[in-house]
Amino acid sequence: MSGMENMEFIVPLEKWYLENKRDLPWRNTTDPYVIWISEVILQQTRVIQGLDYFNRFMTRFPDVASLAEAEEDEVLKYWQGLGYYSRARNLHTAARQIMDDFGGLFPKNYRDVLSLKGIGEYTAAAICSFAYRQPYAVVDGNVYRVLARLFDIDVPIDSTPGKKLFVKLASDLLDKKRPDVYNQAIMELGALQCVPRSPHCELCPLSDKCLSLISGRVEKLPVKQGKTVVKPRFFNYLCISYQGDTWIRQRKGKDIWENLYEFVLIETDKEYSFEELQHTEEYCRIFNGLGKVKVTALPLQKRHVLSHRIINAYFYSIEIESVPEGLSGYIRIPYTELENYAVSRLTHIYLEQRK
DNA sequence: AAGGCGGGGAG
DNA sequence: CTCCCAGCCTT
Repeated sequence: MSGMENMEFIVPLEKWYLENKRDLPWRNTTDPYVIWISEVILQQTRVIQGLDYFNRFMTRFPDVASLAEAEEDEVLKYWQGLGYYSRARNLHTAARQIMDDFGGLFPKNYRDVLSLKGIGEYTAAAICSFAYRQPYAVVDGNVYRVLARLFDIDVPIDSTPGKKLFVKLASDLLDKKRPDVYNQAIMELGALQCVPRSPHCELCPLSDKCLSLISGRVEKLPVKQGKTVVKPRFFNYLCISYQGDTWIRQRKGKDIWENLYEFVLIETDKEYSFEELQHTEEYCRIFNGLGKVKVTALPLQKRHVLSHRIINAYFYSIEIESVPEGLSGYIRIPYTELENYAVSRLTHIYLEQRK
């Protein structure tokens, strides 16, 4: 698109936005730090789900320096329950990157912003347009949907050609004079008006220009080709008690819940009864030499459903009479101190029920 | 290009 | 149930 053809879309879109926008705490600021935190929290996360996290996070970490100086464990604690924990770890890494490489000042150059850990094309465009009014178009899930419908495009949004096409389209359509307002507007339209299912097109400010409304394919767009395969996993947790203490460990490796804490874990390839579990190599190694362990409660079983995993979890409360030898790598803490450690939602739910 | 990464809400 | 949310990183 060239010239001012895009005014046809910009005028009604921005007008609609100014009349319908939600009042959100990260709007009405141009502080790149505030915008950065809000954008990362909102990655793959609904506004309503991230609001409280944002407020708590900003109170504890009001600026880059405070975040950079904190321990990763504490940052994770503030992220507990929100999911996609790499966001919190990357946030922490990037804060230190800003201290080390940019003198503690949030970078203004798009390439520099993009170089920060955890900031991709979307978030870089959001920060640069909202904080500095630079003309970068955001392309998030909302924008894909609005543009696919507006121009009746069935190229899959999760394909390489699709991504290129939508970035080009979004950039052409962008209001270069007010990129901040425009970017907010098109995302808000996707969030409130051009919703995935059953949009009220008769109320849409762009309905008279929407090609998919004419073709009748609104509900079929956008097209996505990827299909997520949900794989089951089996986590057997041993909640061991000894003199009021228990054992936990920080998860390591590139796996779910990296760097969060959890009880003694034996993962199996299928469902195991407690009887079968006791005969596994792992179990015997942990309780080496300890004949007597007492299971004091019925095992709590929970199906923890995620977008790409089903965690079949079994929690066994176990009382012991002497300290097992096979718990190296685990730390021994009073049960009451568990709340100080960042744990997964699954573990948190168990702890709540246990009270 | 494809897979992994969380959790929750809407229909 | 299915879909998807102000995505990014790794392989």
